[in-house]
Amino acid sequence: MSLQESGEMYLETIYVLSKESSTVLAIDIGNQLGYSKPSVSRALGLLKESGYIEKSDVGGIKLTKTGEKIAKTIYERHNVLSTLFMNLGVDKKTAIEDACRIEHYISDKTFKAIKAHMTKYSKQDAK
Amino acid sequence: MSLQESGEMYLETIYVLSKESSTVLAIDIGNQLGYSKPSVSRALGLLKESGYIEKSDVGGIKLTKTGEKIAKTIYERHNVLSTLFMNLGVDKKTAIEDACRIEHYISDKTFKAIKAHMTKYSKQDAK
DNA sequence: AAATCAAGTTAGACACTGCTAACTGTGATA
DNA sequence: TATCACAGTTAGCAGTGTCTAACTTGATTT
Repeated sequence: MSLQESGEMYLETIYVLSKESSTVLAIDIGNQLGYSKPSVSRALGLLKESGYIEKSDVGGIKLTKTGEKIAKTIYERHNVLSTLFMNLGVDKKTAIEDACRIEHYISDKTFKAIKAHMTKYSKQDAK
Repeated sequence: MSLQESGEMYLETIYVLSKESSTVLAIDIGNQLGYSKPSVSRALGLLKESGYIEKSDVGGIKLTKTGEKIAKTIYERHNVLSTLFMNLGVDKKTAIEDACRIEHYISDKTFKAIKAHMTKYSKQDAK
């Protein structure tokens, strides 16, 4: 089963929360994403079944290698895209909202092309 | 009810088919999108209920003002985004696939910013 | 120890959007 | 005229992903 937007958002959120705190709880994920506890519980169950996360005894949630790889990919896209949009003059809120959706739908090829262009563009700009 | 990706794709497809033929049939839409007849039938029923399309006696499907406005918006995004991606060096197939998804998730603000940048960029490029 | 609180799960519902199977209705054809 | 082909619909199913209500469980508090 390939991940959809929803699953990717969970992984990304776990990744971001992991950087802020050593223990990530389901409830924190729910608060972050604005989802109810049962929704999170179910989603995490599916992610665990599919091998993207692990639950430690204490309740803490960890990304597996596979899960972390995906999370990092999405997170990078998020950062690059939101930065790009802001560079183009889009307000921060909108830029982040757009990045948050598009990050799940852009292909690797296109993302790399955009990133390459950004680098070039920012160099021209900074010159 | 605000439209989702699916509904927008139907409207866009109807719009494109309308430009090629005076009468658009449900079956044509299904063939275009790769969906079964019942899927199309149901989707069109919902789009009609929501006032985005009308069905004439003969079976032809027409966009309403509202529907056409949305279809045109999505169609423009599709063209601009796929062109942009190809300009950045992405192969045509990938560019179109990406545009086809992203066109439903990008905000108007961000799209306008991208378009403005493209214009500027293509001028620099053409100099 | 009993009550309370917080985290998580289970059960059941609903919306969306696809599917197949089977039916209807209409127009062309043998 | 009888049959056939094809567009469209109805009925019912499946998967995803959300929700509320109610339960379990473990820790804290009184």
